[in-house]
Amino acid sequence: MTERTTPPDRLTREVVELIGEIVGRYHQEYDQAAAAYSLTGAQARMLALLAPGPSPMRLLAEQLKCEPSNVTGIVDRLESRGLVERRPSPDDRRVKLAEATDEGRQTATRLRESLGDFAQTPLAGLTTEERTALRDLLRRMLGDPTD
Amino acid sequence: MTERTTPPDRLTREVVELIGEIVGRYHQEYDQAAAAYSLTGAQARMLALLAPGPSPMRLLAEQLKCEPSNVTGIVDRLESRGLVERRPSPDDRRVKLAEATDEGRQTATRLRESLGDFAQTPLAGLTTEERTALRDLLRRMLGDPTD
DNA sequence: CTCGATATTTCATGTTGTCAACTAAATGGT
DNA sequence: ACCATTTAGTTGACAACATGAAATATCGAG
Repeated sequence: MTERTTPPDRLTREVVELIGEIVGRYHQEYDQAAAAYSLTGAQARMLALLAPGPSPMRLLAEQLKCEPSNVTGIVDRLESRGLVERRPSPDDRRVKLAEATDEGRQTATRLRESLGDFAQTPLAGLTTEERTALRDLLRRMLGDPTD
Repeated sequence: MTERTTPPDRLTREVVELIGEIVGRYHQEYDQAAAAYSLTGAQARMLALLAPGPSPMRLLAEQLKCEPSNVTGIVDRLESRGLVERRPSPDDRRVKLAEATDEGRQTATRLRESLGDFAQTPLAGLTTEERTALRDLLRRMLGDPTD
């Protein structure tokens, strides 16, 4: 079964296809969970980034892999709903820190729990051992040093 | 990070988090590959759907999980570039079939190969056995009856 | 102090997405 | 055959997202 000269790609291609399917379902669930709080996917992602603590706009752009000018708009919308606030950085007067309000943090927490529900549907069929195996494989795939 | 009796399922949560990371990278690679052909992610996805053969608009909307009116716009843009054409269905005069042109199919093929490159970066660290294990786990997770 | 780099915003523009309203065509019951 | 109901696709209005260029303010090095 370990033939090295098997078609170079068939297996890999199938894994990629399956991952594509996972990506689709993940989005579906994520956007749906966000919509339950009248948030878009991007807003929910932003709120999740801000849950641990304040962060400069520039860093948020890097984490979301988008242009800083885009972050401005997303934070604007969250701010106008009272979920996020801006405040200047004490260290550098150029940077502004975005910070989740209490309500924003609560929303982020509930969102995270909703996403936990997501996990149960697709992961329901897996035993604990299988989940462990899956976790280890995903870790290795991502180059996680948690080995 | 505390050693407390973590609520229900610490393992599941970690798997979800890892999947989130995979989703992020998948998008990054996909959009980048699409951009190499001056396509957006949605346009590339549409082209991939049309590569096997023509399809009615309605079906495309279902596969992309979006409103039919959205499909109209995406196909419009692809059509204006000569990558896709519309043609009436012989069976039902209400339906229009979207079909990739020769150039569209070529682009789709090249895009697929680019995505194969994606596979190699994250999957490079996995042996054939591990990939097989991963494939089986993902299949089961998705409820695939391919057992 | 001046010069170049950095952080953020604003503006213009294009794509994606939803929803409601519309046309055209199929379908089903009487 | 007739009419009501569905169904497929488009259109128009509108919001969110995304990029790029230009503007402003600040930092940091020389």
